[in-house]
Amino acid sequence: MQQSARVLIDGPSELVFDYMIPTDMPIVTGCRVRIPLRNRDSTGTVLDIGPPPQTNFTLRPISSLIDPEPLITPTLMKLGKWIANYYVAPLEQVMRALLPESVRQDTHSEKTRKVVELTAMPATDDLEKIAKRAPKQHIILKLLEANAGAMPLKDLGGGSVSAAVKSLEKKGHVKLTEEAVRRDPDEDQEFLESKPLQLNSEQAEALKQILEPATNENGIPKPILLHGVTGSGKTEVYLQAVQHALDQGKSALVLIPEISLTPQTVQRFKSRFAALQDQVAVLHSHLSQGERFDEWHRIRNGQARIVIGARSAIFAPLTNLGIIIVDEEHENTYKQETSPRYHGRDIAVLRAHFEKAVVVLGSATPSLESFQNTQSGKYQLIRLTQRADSQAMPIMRVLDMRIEAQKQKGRIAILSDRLRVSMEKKLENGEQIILFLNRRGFARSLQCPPCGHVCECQHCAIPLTYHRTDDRLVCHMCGYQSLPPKKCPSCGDEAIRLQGFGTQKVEEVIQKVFPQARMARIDADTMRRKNALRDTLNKFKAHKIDIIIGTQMIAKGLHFPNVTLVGILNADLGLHVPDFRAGERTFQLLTQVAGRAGRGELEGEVIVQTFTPHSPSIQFARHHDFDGYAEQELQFRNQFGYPPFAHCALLGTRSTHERRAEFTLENLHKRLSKDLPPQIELGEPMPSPLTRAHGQFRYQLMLKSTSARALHQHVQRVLSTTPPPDDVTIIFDMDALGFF
DNA sequence: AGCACGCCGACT
DNA sequence: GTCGGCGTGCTC
Repeated sequence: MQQSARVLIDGPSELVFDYMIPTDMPIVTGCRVRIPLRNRDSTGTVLDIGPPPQTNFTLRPISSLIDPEPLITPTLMKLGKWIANYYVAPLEQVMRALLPESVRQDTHSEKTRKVVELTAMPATDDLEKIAKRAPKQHIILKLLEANAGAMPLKDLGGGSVSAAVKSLEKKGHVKLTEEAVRRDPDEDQEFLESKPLQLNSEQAEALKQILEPATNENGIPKPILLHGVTGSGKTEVYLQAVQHALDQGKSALVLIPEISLTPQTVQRFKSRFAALQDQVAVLHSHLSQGERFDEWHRIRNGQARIVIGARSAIFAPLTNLGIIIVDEEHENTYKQETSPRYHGRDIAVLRAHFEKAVVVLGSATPSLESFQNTQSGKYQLIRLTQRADSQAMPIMRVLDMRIEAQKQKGRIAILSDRLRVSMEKKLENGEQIILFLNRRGFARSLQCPPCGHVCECQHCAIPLTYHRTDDRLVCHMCGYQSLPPKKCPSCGDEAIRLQGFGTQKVEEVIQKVFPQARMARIDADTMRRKNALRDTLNKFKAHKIDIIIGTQMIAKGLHFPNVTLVGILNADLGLHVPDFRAGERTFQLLTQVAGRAGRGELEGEVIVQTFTPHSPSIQFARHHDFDGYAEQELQFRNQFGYPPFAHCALLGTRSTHERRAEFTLENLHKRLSKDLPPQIELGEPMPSPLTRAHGQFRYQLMLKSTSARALHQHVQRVLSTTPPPDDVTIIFDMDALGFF
């Protein structure tokens, strides 16, 4: 019986049709094909192959195969279907995420260059004749002779010598050929091979467990959570685990949160495997289309067996995968913010499962999702509790800014006396300082400076968000609304107000206090220029800068031995955002930022300024107590039914017409509440805290469910039967991490 | 009656 | 996405 193929047609409409497979066409799942569609030609991806379905019309045949090898491996196909289903995204969109655009449309091809090859050196007397009559040809022949008989045309002088080369070719002395050249994103850098470091006993034990992981009954390794304190040498463990996979003839995939912010990690990998340099491929958003094309094909054809990349590299077409590493697994950048809104870490775990590969999730501050999975026995927990250089953890001081606010009556307290004095001392010693500042969020909460009280929702235990347009406090989980209090409900003070200040303001103040200090600001505004971050960090490393003031960007894995003081100016800002993960983020941030202090010979000091010094996130971070933190936070999550004990999703609408965005969401809400599965808790529609971003009005509602399947199935059913009006877009964000 | 235009649904 | 069917409405 002849087989037929289910083909996903390219284009924005989600078209899936069956076609007959011509008998001599070697089609497998994941192939890209040309097919007839009505009276024209189109392209598509083969999703499935099987016996033709019963239809009352005859299937048309596939016209031709686009690529000889399927671009999408069977595992990736499986992964794609899972993603489309789970994240409620059109398969077509998922396929786009799976293949880089330059690979998908075969518009790009290998870059080639012309090479001149010496075929026959003229006899000595001929050569003399040439030297006299055609000196250019003579030079070319001599150059070729000196360079092993072959040189790129460009190195001989490019276009200006083409006439000379042509005439040499005619005479039969040389041959012109084309050679593929790799577009290497790191062409300008040289990597010196680094030798494996001696592991301490904890690291050695961790490596041993990664190499011999516990497996389930199907022989599938249990995912591993590697919890290692900042500076404990996780990267060295990764490097040796990857080496081991290579030794076994397998390939390795390393995900890192954001390449542009962590060039050091890429450098370490490239250096360690410098001897096999062509086997390391790098994938990230800063590659040109051509570079991405080359890296992708080097991976697909097996040349590159180690892939380092950001989130989307989880779809790298490696075969025979031995290990997947997700560095800084708690990072939010692993969540894709456009459809399909997948989580790179979760997909890594799934892909490892499909490929029977080991997956290592590493972090100094694991996400509670991953940690809970170790508690329930789904993951295996490995710990690194000591710094690799046996340095002590830095001392963390928590400063009560309520007292400071009273001292500086009326003015906004930015710099406490304690921090100022400490900064003076460090500057005198010629040591360096990092000042860390939480980005001022778009969602603003009310806090009382004298007592630190923050207005919260009783049902959800998250801060209420102030909406200026209608002067209301709104809960972004359940929709509860109230009027903003005139006086602090806790202490009765009238100074209760919106909190916050930005990096610019801080820079002004610090510059005034330390006019002689050299400082730089690192935030999204100042780092817009390409390489701006790298340049600033290099300057800091060379001690041409004394103080760096920055946002989250500087919390990442940077290593500066001369930094002895880290100041966290407003630890509260991140804490009082309307998000149940606010505490977790603050804990992570404090721990990560503190890890920047004292990584060299000098002892580090961390000063945390806060209006809520007793907040558990701050206290547990101060004592470097992840377990204590996780225990109390998990209890809170459990009590209010938040992840990891349930799945949270956001459903939103966007439109340039406010009424239509609102109406569409209300309509969806009505349809969702019908036949609502009992596991799902449906929130109320409300305006998004970013009410008008990009000229569009946004409305959203929250969904919670103890069953992921019930949630995505229910939403899928409602969305597929409720097409939105023309100028309204619907967004569904499964396992959402924040607002739209 | 003849034709231009635009909407809508089908496309395997 | 893109094509063609068909209804509407205007002109000859």
